[in-house]
Amino acid sequence: MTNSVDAERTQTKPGKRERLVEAAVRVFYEQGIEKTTIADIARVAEVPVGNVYYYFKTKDQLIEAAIGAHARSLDQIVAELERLDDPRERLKSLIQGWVDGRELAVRFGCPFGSLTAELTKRADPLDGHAAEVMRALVDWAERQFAIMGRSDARELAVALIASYQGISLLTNAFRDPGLMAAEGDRLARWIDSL
Amino acid sequence: MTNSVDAERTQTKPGKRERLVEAAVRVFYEQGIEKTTIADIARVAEVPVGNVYYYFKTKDQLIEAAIGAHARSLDQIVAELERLDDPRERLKSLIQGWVDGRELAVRFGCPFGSLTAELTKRADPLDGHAAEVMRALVDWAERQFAIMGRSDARELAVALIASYQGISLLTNAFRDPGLMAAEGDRLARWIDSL
DNA sequence: GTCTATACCACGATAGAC
DNA sequence: GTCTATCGTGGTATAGAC
Repeated sequence: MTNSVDAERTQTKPGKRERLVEAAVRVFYEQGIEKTTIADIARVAEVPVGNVYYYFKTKDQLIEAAIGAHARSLDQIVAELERLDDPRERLKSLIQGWVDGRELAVRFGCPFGSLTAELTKRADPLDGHAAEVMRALVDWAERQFAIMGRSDARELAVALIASYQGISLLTNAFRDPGLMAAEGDRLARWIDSL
Repeated sequence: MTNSVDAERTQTKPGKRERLVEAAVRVFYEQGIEKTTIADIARVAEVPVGNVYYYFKTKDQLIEAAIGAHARSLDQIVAELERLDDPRERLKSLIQGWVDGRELAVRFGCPFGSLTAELTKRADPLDGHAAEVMRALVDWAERQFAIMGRSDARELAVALIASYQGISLLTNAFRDPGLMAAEGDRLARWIDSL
């Protein structure tokens, strides 16, 4: 239940907070933020409802934690891509990852895009945090295009990420994974042509 | 209050139902579906809350009416574009319309895309109705590319609409109308190059 | 730290006077 | 056809026993 380190520090049971964040990420993605209740998240995390408030005082704090999890997730993906030498291969590998996840996109769209879209319709300043994560992705893509010697790297990076966000929405709306696959091929050919 | 025709037919005050639909479209767009209450719509439409239920028995019916309004709106846009002779000019005129509306995109994204995205996260079959409207737009774009002699017309149409949906999301997330303007220019050059 | 019970409020929807 | 008052439900968040 408690590992040796945590037991000595009189901390909470390890994993509980993490389970809540994981559950929040998943349920926000599948149901949307507004439709999910604290009880939904607690159930998926297998934590009693009332206990959630020990870890997160408000629903907004759970949203913020979910954004943080997406940021770490993106860091991991980028670190993996950086192991490739050629910027073209990096970008095409990123695209391949999108295509590989197309069945999820069919059901719920882009995990991070749908979250960002929902957050911009809120009053709280949480949408700014989501935008930062999105910006990190665009910045990374821009760097790859710059290495390729493109002076219009920023514009190309924005266009690439926009294409992914848009095709995620259409794939989701039309429930057709083939759209994502075809657009992935098209974008890969485009990268090679630059 | 009642015009001569309606008075004789013992109908409801003219415009009241229309005002409710208009208000629904606007408030759903600005706040998102889940966050808007019947009271919100009633207030904007300047109709007493309880009276809403005379026109629409459920919130879902208001959503359906809003989708219908978007469909009619799209029909109007397309009819306007059809007055141009060249398919390239039609597509570029469509794009110009998107760029002209960039300040709204900064605040709330694409009026119809954000609605569609939200509806796919619902249980009801309402998302299918939204998808039909989106499909009508893709179909129209496909026809233009086909007239241009492209055998890959469908793929190009999907890519075009996806780019718009995606750049709307980024324009909204980053609060930067310049993104939409730059992407509009890029897409116009792309159309000319085909 | 954990969990139950519950306060409190906002929303969708309805009843029924006018 | 219009409008007020209200019911029932379900949500966030808290109090306080363990």
